[in-house]
Amino acid sequence: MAMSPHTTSHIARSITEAIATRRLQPGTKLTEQTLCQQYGVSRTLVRQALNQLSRDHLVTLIRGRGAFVAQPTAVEAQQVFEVRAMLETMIVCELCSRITPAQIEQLKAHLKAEEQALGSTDVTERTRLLGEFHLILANLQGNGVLRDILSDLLLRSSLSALTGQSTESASQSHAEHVLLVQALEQGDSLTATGLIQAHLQHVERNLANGHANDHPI
Amino acid sequence: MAMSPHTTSHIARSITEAIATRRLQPGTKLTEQTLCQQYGVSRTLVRQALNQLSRDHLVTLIRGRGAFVAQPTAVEAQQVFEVRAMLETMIVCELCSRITPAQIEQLKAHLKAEEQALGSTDVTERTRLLGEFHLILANLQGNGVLRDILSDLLLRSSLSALTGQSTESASQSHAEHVLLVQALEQGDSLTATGLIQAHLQHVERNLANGHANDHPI
DNA sequence: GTGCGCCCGATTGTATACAATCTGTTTTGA
DNA sequence: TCAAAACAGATTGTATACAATCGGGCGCAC
Repeated sequence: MAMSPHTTSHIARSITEAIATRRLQPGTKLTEQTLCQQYGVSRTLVRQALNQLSRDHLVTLIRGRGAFVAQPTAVEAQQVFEVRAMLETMIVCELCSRITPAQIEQLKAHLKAEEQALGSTDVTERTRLLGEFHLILANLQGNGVLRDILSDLLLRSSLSALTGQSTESASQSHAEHVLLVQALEQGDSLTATGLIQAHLQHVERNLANGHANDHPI
Repeated sequence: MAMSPHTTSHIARSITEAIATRRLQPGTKLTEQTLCQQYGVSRTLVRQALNQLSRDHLVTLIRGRGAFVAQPTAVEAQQVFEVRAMLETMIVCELCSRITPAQIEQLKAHLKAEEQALGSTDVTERTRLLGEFHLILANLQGNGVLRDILSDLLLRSSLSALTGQSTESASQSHAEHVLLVQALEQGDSLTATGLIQAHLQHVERNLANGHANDHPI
């Protein structure tokens, strides 16, 4: 588990991934000493990483108590999805008039990967791919600032998901991704924006449900 | 200059304000030792603050070299404004159908403050008020996540402004704010969204101009 | 038996000490 | 004279030491 290069950001990424893949569940206490041993570094670097994660809203720092994996409230989760809807609607809208055939191919390649993951038992990989789809859209739009913000929001979305998992909703997400790419290919901005908004609503609704699911898409 | 409570965030806020008000110009080296003396704390807290600012894109950390006030490229500045346009357009659009008379009054009170500041010689206060207008809009919309993101983008906008100042463009900004509030009051979403987009374009254009101005609105 | 208060171990918060790296200058050799 | 290497000072990166704070458990009083 001990690594060397650029340690602070490495630790932060490692914990981020653990949170995104639900190995670390919301509310978990992150004791500094424990992390020090796990990563083989001093508390200085661990604290730097925790501070970074705190600014990403993935970790909550309580003065004198320590660091905990964030537990977003229902309101905050809803707000995250509202902002995502705003930004992704705009992205999709712009892409409709700008997207190139090569970019369409890139999306289709990703859809193929999603489809494969749906069949496999690797829930983590499936979840990752379904989320990455949205990042690809942001990347295609070309605005780095926007991509970074959306990347943050995606991670926070995954935090809002409760435990459990539903293969059903995962395949629904994939199906909606397919439809969206079709609309993009046809340059049908009205359909595309409607689809992305409906898609995000579905995901949000699945998260809100008590039984919930695991894919933060 | 030495303060006590919640030292890290206090230092970060203090530096943030210095950057926003252009007391610290882009590219300025922020030497840790110097800040330690200014705030009367050890390097630990100063470094925490610099890390926070780095995540806000207000400070650039170069390994082994130190911290510098960020110098956004023209591309980055343009991207920041593009995202602002997306979010603020959505905010204004929603406000048109939701805004209450009390909220209209709050906006008008702010406009009055802007008008006073236009006459005074306090450029800093004028700049602050013109920027705050946009934050008030975000607050009225009610989404805290959105407000935080926009707050970040506003600060980054102010960083993109080059040196110099223009009373003229400040008064133009104010005039556009007035028109926007009128459209909001009438619930005219088409006019309102058009106005906010034009307004942001004007501000961006002013920043892009070589002589530029000082108000990051 | 229960509630309040105090004490102790553990954990975090801050400061300092030490190691590594960079910049600018000087020196040395061709 | 110029260039390149090496040294010196300063600055940052990391680790450790010390101080403050929190939570839990025990004991005491009621």
